[in-house]
Amino acid sequence: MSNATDELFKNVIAHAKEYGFVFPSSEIYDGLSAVYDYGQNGAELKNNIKTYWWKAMVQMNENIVGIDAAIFMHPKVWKASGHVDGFSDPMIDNKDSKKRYRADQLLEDKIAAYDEEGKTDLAEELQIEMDNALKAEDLAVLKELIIKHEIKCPISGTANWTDVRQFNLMFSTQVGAIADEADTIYLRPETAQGIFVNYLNVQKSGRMKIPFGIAQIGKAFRNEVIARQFIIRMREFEQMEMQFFVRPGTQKEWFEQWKQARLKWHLALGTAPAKYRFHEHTKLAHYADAAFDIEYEFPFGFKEVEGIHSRTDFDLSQHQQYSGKKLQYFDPEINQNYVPYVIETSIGLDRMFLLTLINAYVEEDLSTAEKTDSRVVLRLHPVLAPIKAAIFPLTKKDGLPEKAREIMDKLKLDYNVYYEEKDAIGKRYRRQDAIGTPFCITVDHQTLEDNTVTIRHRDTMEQQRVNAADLNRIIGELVSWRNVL
RNA sequence: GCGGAAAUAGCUCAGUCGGUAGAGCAUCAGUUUCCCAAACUGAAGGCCGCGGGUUCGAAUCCCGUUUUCCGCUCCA
Repeated sequence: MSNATDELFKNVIAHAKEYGFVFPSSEIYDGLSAVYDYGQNGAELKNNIKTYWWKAMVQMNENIVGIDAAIFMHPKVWKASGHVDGFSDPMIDNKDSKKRYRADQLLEDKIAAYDEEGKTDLAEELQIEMDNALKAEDLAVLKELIIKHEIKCPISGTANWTDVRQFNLMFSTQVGAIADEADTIYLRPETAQGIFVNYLNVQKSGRMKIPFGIAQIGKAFRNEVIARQFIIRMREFEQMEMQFFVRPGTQKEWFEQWKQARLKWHLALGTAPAKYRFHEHTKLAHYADAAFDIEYEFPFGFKEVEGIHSRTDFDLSQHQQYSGKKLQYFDPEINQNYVPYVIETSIGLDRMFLLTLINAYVEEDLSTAEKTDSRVVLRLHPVLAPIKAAIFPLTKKDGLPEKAREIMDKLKLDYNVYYEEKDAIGKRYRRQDAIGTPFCITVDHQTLEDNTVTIRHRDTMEQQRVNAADLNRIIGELVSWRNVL
């Protein structure tokens, strides 16, 4: 990271806190690692991003419906999805090479080596000891075995190991008053499974015909070993995702279609196309047959914002197997029953929020020959701005405040608006620039005579005089979702 | 998790040799002005991240810890 971009990122974080967008969680108690709260302006911005996504995905597509599944799910869901096994491996680090290995993998390799050397009895003995230790989840014994059999790190060649630790990325808690192992449940590590387990409910009750999609916005939780870079990776985060169910064999074309549709959604907000790129996964997850990320160029490099994955029939097949319920679709067009294939689009809401903030943040030099001047302005798209318009009386006397409030009362039914009479008008404009308010409406002495006001535009700083009676319509057009959908 | 750096007012930061905690901006109240950071007067705001130690005395030195940032690592 260069100094300039480093500086920019720091400034954006400071700005986010100073102007009520993002606060560290429980800050008066020193904060909680990798957990953040959204402030008064952040909550508005985040809600607007959600609305934009929901409108674009659910309302604009008659074959996509939205649900809201619970965070708690039956423990077997995570068995079926592969999260229980895939997320809880015994890991060990070599202190010299700083490489991390699965402890059971190291032992398996050693057993294979013994077999090759013809030491079959040693191999057999180790296999039994390892199996017992894994079954008993005795991590100390696993380490003893690694030491006893002089297993060395293939990179550093040393046996300087840390203790064996269990890494489980899922948070667990208990259901019911009495803590019993059988009652252990997990906080969902992804929202997707809430859609898959409801596939049949939605398909039947909504009389959905393939191809169709189910969308959802919700929180997910991962106990990340390390979580950093502000809100890029949090332990509690929010996803907006849509699972699109298609006929097997058609997944490639739908995958391509959703890739383009999702990029279009991002670009409609006015972000420079050069800031975005696709990144293809070369190493695919166990469930996928194609995977692309949409990446945005953050100050610290290109980072994944959204994933578009072709998940095959993996999830529904797994749930079919574990639940014993048929999760199939009868396709009258080809007169066949099948488990649908799935294209997933999954966007990290918090990352989208940060992207939006960083992309909008501009430090402008307004210096003239006479004086140096500058401002910080959030060039948010008007549809996303936390506050759509601010209303200012030019002075706080001569009946201007009363007139301004009267105008504001007519606008606040439809838009989030803000009133302020303190400080000079220029200062009030700058304050709104800092939180991205696209329009400032100023009531002056002329307003009292002919009912006209000025609208000052955030980006150009230019003003236009309009009739106050037209404000609702004018603001409405400027902040309409039609401008992006 | 390993290594490095940092933590002082809402924000950005200063704080000398260890000797009673400071600035700019922001905030609040008032006066005045009125279309792009005006001025003036006043006020509020601090467990110097937290805990321990050394010392007559610690923001300052030492140890631990928490949080954040950077690099590595991890991210089905």
